[in-house]
Amino acid sequence: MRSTACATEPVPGWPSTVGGSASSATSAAPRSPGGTDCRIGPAPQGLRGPEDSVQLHQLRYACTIANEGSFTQAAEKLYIAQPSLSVQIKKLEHELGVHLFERHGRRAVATSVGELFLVHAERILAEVGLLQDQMQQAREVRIGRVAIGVLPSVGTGLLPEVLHAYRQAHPGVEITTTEQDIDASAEFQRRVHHGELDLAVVRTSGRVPSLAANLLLAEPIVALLPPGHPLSGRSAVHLLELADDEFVALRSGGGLRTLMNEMCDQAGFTPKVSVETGQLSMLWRMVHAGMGVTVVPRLAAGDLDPPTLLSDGYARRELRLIHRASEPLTPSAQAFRELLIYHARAWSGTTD
Amino acid sequence: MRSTACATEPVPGWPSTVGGSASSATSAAPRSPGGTDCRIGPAPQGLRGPEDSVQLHQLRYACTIANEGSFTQAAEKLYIAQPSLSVQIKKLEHELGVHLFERHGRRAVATSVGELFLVHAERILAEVGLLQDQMQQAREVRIGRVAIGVLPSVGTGLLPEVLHAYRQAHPGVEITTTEQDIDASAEFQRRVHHGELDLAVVRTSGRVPSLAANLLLAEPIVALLPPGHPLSGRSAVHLLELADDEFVALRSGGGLRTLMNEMCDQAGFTPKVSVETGQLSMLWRMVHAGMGVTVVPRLAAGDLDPPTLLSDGYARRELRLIHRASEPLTPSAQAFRELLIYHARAWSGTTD
DNA sequence: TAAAAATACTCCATAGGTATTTTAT
DNA sequence: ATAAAATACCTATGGAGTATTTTTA
Repeated sequence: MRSTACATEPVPGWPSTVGGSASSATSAAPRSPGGTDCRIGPAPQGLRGPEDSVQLHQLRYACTIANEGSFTQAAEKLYIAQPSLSVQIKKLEHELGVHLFERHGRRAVATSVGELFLVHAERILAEVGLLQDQMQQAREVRIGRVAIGVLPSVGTGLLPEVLHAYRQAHPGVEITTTEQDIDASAEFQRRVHHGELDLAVVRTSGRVPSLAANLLLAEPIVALLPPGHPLSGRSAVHLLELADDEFVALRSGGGLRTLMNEMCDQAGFTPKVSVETGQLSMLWRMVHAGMGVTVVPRLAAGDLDPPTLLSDGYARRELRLIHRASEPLTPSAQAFRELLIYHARAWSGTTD
Repeated sequence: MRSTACATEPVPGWPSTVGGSASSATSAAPRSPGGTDCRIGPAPQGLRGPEDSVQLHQLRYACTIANEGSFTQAAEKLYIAQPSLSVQIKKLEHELGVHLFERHGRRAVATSVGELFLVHAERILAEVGLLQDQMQQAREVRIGRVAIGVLPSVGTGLLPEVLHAYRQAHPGVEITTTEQDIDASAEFQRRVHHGELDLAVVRTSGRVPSLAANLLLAEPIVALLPPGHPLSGRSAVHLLELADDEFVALRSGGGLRTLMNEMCDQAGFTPKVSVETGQLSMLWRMVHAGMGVTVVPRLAAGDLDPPTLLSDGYARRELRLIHRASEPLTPSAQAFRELLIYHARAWSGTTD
């Protein structure tokens, strides 16, 4: 078949500019029949634009006729009455302005134009099938995307096992994690609200009405003591007992440093911070090396054992899992949320 | 922002088996709900199968919303009311089982699933646009296919110029010509009737009710005489005057040989055929070489000039242009038919 | 003459409309 | 307070049905 080179290749790779200017086939040209904007007023109903002159069910009908070679048999296969089929095909032919089938009494065969039509129709139907398939896969969390934000302590203490389990369960889902430190909770609230994140684990303070915030876990604050420290071996201490110790601490600005400062404040002393670092693992190393003590939430304690609980009443941290309240989570986010809650609960059980 | 690698590429390339077994999306599986064939009886109307749960206009709506970023603006651009849009999208989401848009008060943005949806939706809409485009081109005879059958005499005497003119006018149309010799007219009638040919030029005898047969041209039979023949130069002769000549003739079985035999029969003599050939051009060469005389329709006389008409009353041939009567011609066939008739008329004018 | 498609009609499901309420900024 | 989306309800287009006629092999 030699067809003149036409524009508009079948599918030359689609620039998936979702929010962009792919409006050629999408948004119809405004074609104003009168001059200024018409088409308002008391319901000129049923005046569809020419853009959906062709309907998907008509494509299916035509393809089935072509495959069956007969209107009657096609109607059977389609579970519709034969006259309905005839009418629909006639309508389709009228709308397109071409005859698609030749009715040879016994056998219906496509015209040459009809054959061209069928090539396209089958491709379109296949695409629609693929679309439905993909949507089902999304529903079943076989494909998808989740964007989550967690505080650094959660990122090191809880997230790895959750991610591992999630990947096992839903290997087709793309996961994006953000571990913010500076001003994390407020920033996460903003980003969840704006839709940049599906879920976030935060130490929430201000209530945001549009966000749903559920308690994920409430954890104790523990003291990290170097080996051989006088208090080492105690299962719990009061924070004030560390008032004279040298402290190692995370750098200012992060949530954990703020937490530490707040607690010492409550305990009634100002910690002597001998050295600061930005990384939790560095903090652990420095404590282990005897450079000082520190206090962190249990989740941020790493594998330093045994953790010494702080017995002060205020020495707890509550983490909340937030998401947009107005909209349901995507299936993949929903699945992640459930898994995260499950693991948080399990973690609490093993440590409390 | 650290994102874990993901599986399941968005669209991993689709096998576009067109004419073959692409029926997965096309012909629905018979899914008999009860056991034997259900779905007949007093109209369980509105129970469409799940295969057109998604409608083209819904795809358009979704894409427009994505482009406009707002239901209200999209509704404006689509020339529909905003509530209608909301309802349709809600329906679509319900049918697919996934949420496509997040309504952020002022701005509607696609969810991650929605973005995947939109990629497919835009491709489908582009395909539909292409389909409509192709159908329009077919309507305008910019693309298409014609299959025509002509007798050999027409193939050499008339078809070339018609083909040339047609190609000029409709360069995108693929033309298939068949020049049958043996039993051509009957065979062409059969093939036109069966839809293998769109048009055929035949010397029709038996009327076939399902075929429309229009007189294309009525031409004289001419005698082809070698240079220096006693009758050469006469504008017309009686066939009987050639009774004693040696004849060159086309091979038996072809229509022109039959025609010659019939005419000589009518004239009351049996031609002395000294040599036979299968090709018209060979026949001309042999006549020119003085190997004998022959009689052929004017169309088959080639450039041998001047042709000597046979003045016998029966010495005419009528050619008819046939096509299926029950179905309209395709635009490309219709155009060919008109051009063929035009040229036949012109040819008759120049020679009569 | 039998089988397929077309025609004539009836019906109701649903897309689309208007009016209004709810929601988020 | 305002703008957008959702909800409620109504209308009527048109797809699908049944009954029947027309056509063709």
